[in-house]
Amino acid sequence: MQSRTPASRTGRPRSAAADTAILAATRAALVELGWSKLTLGDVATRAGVAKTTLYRRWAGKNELVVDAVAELFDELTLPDRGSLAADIEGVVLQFATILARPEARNGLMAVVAESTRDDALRERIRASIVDRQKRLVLAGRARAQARGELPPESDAEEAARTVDLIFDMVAGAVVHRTLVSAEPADEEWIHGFTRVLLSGLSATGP
Amino acid sequence: MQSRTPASRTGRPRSAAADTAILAATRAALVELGWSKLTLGDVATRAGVAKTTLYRRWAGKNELVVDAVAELFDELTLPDRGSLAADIEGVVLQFATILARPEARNGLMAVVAESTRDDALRERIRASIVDRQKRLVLAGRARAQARGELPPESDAEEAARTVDLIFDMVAGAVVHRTLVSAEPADEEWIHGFTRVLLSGLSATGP
DNA sequence: AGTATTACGCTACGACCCGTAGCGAAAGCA
DNA sequence: TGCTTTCGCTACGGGTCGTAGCGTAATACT
Repeated sequence: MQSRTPASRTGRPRSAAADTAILAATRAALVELGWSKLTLGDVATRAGVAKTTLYRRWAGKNELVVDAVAELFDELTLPDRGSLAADIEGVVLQFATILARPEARNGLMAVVAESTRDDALRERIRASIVDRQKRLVLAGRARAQARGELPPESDAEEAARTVDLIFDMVAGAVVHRTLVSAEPADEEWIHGFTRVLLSGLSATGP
Repeated sequence: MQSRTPASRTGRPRSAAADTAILAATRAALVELGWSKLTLGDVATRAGVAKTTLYRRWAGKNELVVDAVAELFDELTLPDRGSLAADIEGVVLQFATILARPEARNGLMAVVAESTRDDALRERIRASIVDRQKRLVLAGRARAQARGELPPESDAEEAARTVDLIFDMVAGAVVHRTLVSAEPADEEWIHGFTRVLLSGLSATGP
């Protein structure tokens, strides 16, 4: 989570309940107010803590919302539906379901926008949100190779590039569909998307 | 642009130079300060106009930045490179070049994030930014069908869905690569992306 | 028990930005 | 020359920020 003091052994410990209350209050405020009208004073009031307590744990609005949104992606898992296409559709559906929630929509793009001028914030997003998504791509690819649905990796570096490409295509398409086009990434859309993506991947030439 | 008074024939006309100065100052402020630290008072000072003049023309920060960023996408054109793959690569390269500019990165995602809670703003973005991009997809598809590189549209509604899917895939992937993964969408990446996309599209089954 | 150390709640504060009102001056039209 | 609209300027109340200071609460060490 936030920058802890790992070697603190004495003194009053930080309330773990306050953490969860603050993050939950942040998500609630995101739903009701959105990003721009969300104030840290309001979050503190909702959480039942003092504003100063909030500032002692998080550097600012950006970091707080990143942590609050990151918890939404904890539920992402890789289902075993038997085939690569079905696995992808399952993961994309989970991802789309999370993005359909207003606290995710309101918070995610805002912190990404802020991260364009804040390298530390981008690293925080990568570690707590993006990597958690990318891990599913890696796992799904490995399972598909074990099944023989995808050719095994010949070059390690080439494989890494492919994974990055797939990840940007999947996450980017779902995010763009949900937030820019503002239309639901429902099962029908996901099915069409998966078909195009898989056809393109299976035809991997030089 | 902003909401004009179309039937105003008498009185002192609005300075057109002020418009361009304000929008240019907005982009300059986006580069130097980013979205969150950009203030309308600062933009007015940079543009050499009074703050009240700015408020008379734009409702707020969101609308102003949308117009300022929209001008960046004016230069998007559909080059005729002879093949669908080359055309796509050309357009994607233009799009990536625009997104590489800091004023686009800093402003675009921020207003998209704000638009999740503001339908009027989303409509403004769609009309002045998104549609300008989508038009290229439509034109490119039509040209490819004329060349015989893509099957002609059988069902009109199905064709519209396909165009929307392609658009979300292209724009989403480039945006995600540029802003989330924070790595350049250079020619090598674009080439790999186009290959996957086109392979998936040419294999259009039921 | 007693002490040291850290976290907490609370209040107050200067600084900044917002968005608007009001005014006189300027720039075009009839 | 009038009429109309825009412009620049100043000023203002309202809100948020982020921090300082203080007394209190909770835990670890001796």
